[in-house]
Amino acid sequence: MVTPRKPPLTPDASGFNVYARECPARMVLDRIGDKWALLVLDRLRHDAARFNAIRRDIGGISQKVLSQVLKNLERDGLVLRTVHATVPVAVTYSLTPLGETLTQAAASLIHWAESHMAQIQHAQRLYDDRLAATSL
Amino acid sequence: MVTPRKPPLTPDASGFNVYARECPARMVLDRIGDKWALLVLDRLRHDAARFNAIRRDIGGISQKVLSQVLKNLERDGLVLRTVHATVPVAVTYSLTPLGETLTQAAASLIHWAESHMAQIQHAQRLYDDRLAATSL
DNA sequence: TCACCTGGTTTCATATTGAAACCAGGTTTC
DNA sequence: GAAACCTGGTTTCAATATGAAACCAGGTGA
Repeated sequence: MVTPRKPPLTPDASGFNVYARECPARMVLDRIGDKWALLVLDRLRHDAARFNAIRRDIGGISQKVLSQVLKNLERDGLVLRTVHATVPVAVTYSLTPLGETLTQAAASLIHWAESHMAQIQHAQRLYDDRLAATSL
Repeated sequence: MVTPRKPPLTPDASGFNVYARECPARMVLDRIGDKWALLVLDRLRHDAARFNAIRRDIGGISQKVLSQVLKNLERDGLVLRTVHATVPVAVTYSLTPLGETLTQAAASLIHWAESHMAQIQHAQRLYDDRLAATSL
């Protein structure tokens, strides 16, 4: 039986609860429940990449934010930062085994947006038209 | 065969690409790739709820942010706002069929944080210790 | 030498957030 | 019947986060 969770949610078996603001799990959610982090995780899903390659692939991400996101993901053990002892040095980022356990969910979320755009845009038009109508 | 996607990512079959900053799909990701939106979607997964009930269940969310998130989700067609013609009026929020297609992915992400906390905290300790060691 | 890569950090102006106050109703308590 | 407390929000304002750009040390190639 799949455990049904009805909020206010009971904690996880190990006692963690994202619904509680002070819970460590919530703090992790603060970092992974973020568009940039999700895009980075998805970008690393198939191959490791260098800092500037990631930056070029993810349109609109700034160096500062990418740097912060990568540091956070590294600290949480999701991403591995490797400095290659070449000349000149190259820095690559890759997923850890732990990070790989998250990418499926991350990719699903990202992918969902792309595959449901028709319905979303339809809803947006209805909403905007209805709003314009009521304000007249 | 699962289509492997190697970034810089080719657009979706319908032409949408979250990796492109100006793509409508990216703008949707801006809204759903957000911890508050994910928590709200998860909260509504099992039953509809009133504004203040959602607010109480999601620790730390402000009225302002909840109001904004719900408006965005409603405009994108994920959440339905219903004003019940009772006295006094009650306002409930529930998932639309479109919203239900997203909740599995949202729940997976949220749930992941809770169920992997031991490994995450272990990684954090390693990272922090290593950082403290190098700065000495 | 000049220009341009690498992987970042710093600066600063602007946009977002969060806490709190406020609001118009309605209800319950005493 | 008035004080206090629900409802579902909006407004205000200070603090925080973000983004664009400059800057940096080091290396490469022309």
